Amino acid sequence: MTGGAAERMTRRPGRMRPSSGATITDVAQAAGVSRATVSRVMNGRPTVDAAIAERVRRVVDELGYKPSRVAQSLSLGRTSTVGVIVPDLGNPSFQQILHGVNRSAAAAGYRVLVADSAETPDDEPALIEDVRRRTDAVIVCSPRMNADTLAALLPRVQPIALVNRDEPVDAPRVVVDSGAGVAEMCRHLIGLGHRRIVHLDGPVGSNAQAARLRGLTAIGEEHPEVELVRLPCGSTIDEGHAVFDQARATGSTAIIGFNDLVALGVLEAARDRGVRVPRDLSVVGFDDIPFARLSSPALTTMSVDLEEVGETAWRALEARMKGEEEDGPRVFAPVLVPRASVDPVA
Amino acid sequence: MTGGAAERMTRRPGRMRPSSGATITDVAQAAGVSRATVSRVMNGRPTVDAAIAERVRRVVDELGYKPSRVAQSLSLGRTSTVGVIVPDLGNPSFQQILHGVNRSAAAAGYRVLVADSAETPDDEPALIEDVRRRTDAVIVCSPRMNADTLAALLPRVQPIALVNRDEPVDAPRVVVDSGAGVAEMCRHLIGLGHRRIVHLDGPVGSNAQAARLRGLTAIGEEHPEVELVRLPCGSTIDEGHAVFDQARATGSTAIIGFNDLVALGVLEAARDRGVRVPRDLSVVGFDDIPFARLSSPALTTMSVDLEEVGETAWRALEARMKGEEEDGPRVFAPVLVPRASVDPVA
DNA sequence: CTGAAAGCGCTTACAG
DNA sequence: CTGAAAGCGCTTACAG
Repeated sequence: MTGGAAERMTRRPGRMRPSSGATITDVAQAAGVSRATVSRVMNGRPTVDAAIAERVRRVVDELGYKPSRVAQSLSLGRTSTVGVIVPDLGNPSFQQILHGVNRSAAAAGYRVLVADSAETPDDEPALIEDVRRRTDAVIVCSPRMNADTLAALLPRVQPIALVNRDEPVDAPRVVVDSGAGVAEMCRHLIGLGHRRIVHLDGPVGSNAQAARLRGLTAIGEEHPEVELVRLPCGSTIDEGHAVFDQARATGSTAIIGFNDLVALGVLEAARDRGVRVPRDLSVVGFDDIPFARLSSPALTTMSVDLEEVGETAWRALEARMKGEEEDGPRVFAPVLVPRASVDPVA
Repeated sequence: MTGGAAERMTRRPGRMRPSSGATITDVAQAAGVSRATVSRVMNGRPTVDAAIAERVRRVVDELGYKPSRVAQSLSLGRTSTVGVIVPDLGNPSFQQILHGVNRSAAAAGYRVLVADSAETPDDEPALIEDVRRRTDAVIVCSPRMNADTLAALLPRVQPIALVNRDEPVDAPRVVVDSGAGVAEMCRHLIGLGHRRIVHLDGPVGSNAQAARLRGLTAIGEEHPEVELVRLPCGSTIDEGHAVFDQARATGSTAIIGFNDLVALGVLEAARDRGVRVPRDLSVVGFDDIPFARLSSPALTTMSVDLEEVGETAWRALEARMKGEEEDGPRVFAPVLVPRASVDPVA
């Protein structure tokens, strides 16, 4: 008991607590008990005398006392907060994953701290470390940094879970099998008679992009009669829009966007140019974001439930925090959703 | 200096720090200096002897020491974290606002903690208080709780900024002028000859919905010759889809969705029913989410830059934290974006 | 059932 | 320039 409220007030400037700002010491003094007892009452320990507990609760109400989570975190050694780091908060795919993580983390009593690396791989390690220092664990979505950097980072930020990064590292992973997905999409298009298909590549170094390459290579071997073209593009509507003329110039009858955003950009560009989809050109995406079914024409795409991916990432992380053993990456196989943006080739 | 690392390890179970887990005490011991000196070096205070500082830095690197943000927060009395509370993380409008807040908060050295009230007004106050206790301040988007509850909550969670809630309370506010927006949209439709228009209402109790009512009332007085119908709906694609038949049954020539999601749901339902938009029916939305321009037909809507709303909310909150005075709510006037989903009435 | 004390990992006025 | 000490606001083994 080293100082009353007034004395404390003047000690440090710039306190950022609510104006009520009562501390456990204030409550203890007002109720005439020790801080330990207040703590016990606040935490519902049954060993407190009923009358005393009641008195403490009354004082708590009067003073509007709320325990400081920061102090609790320091004392307990955990924050009940988890970090989610994504390359771009403006990307609906990451928004869905975030939503899924938040839902399940909240159900488990955790809050979510978000961070956005703005698609800057060099900033990722420092960002992840910073977020990790404020939280009990982190979920990192689609990190763009290279394998060595990631490997060096991991031990510094455990526990960590990885989404869409499937190198065999010491961390639980949930991955969308993009390679199998793009292969299935190709088979669908080939089955409809397409013989020249252009794939709009995603961000360089992204895990999904590497997986696509593997899928495309497999299809190339499976179907030597089919010409698979690749074009550098990206992951946004605008990038899809910008690459349209180039894609068109390949003479392909079908365009596979790296994701739905890219495909939607392509659709928009096609409309601008008077190219009729799917009559003149088939266009497909990847992810099945909520708007894929609303585009004109409705977009054929590979569907993966990204909210569930987020929930799964949380569960994997939670298991890790409890010290449970891994049993390999959790793989989501995308499923084909045929809609109206694809026509057979005569 | 009360214990070495080994001793500490056994004191409490369940530490959630990275395995490196060095503390300032470990560094101080290894470098043969006091913790104060380590702290000074870490914080770049220029008063430390160069040789000593260098020695400390070397030890820091060797041990992989990173200061605990939790301990810093407790000591400094601030977390450099701001909370953002939204009714639904799955709603693109809130995602955009979140994105804007995150961008500007990050630039100012703050991290963002998100929370989702799952459109449950009763849970909002407790949620906001909880988030506030982990952060230095909060931004609350479109709170659904009633005015009295909000008024009672505010003093407990200062500093707080409000988005889309324009009661004159003691908190900086940034609001979208939905009333003026819907009025402008109505005038646009009326100018094109529409005489019976149905408005699909948003969530009961939402600020935007109340503002819409005021706008619709004003239009009703301005244009007694026009029939304005209202239908309870909501704020999601599915709710827009579900209310379509009812809206159609009103015999209106134009439907105003509470937001773009609702309007997109309406568009989808129209397609399902074989109703041609805009030929048979005009449909408009509100917000101009990124997908509004990509729908079929492209959606006429009222545009508001929600990322900028988020950025503005952050700046308003930042000003408040610095103790600056308010000069009234910051109002965003939505602007009409005519696209392809509206036709004149013959 | 209750309290004094130590501890969580930092920061910073204060004294040298 | 540097360190001992006090403090941030909690929790909990320990002793009574």
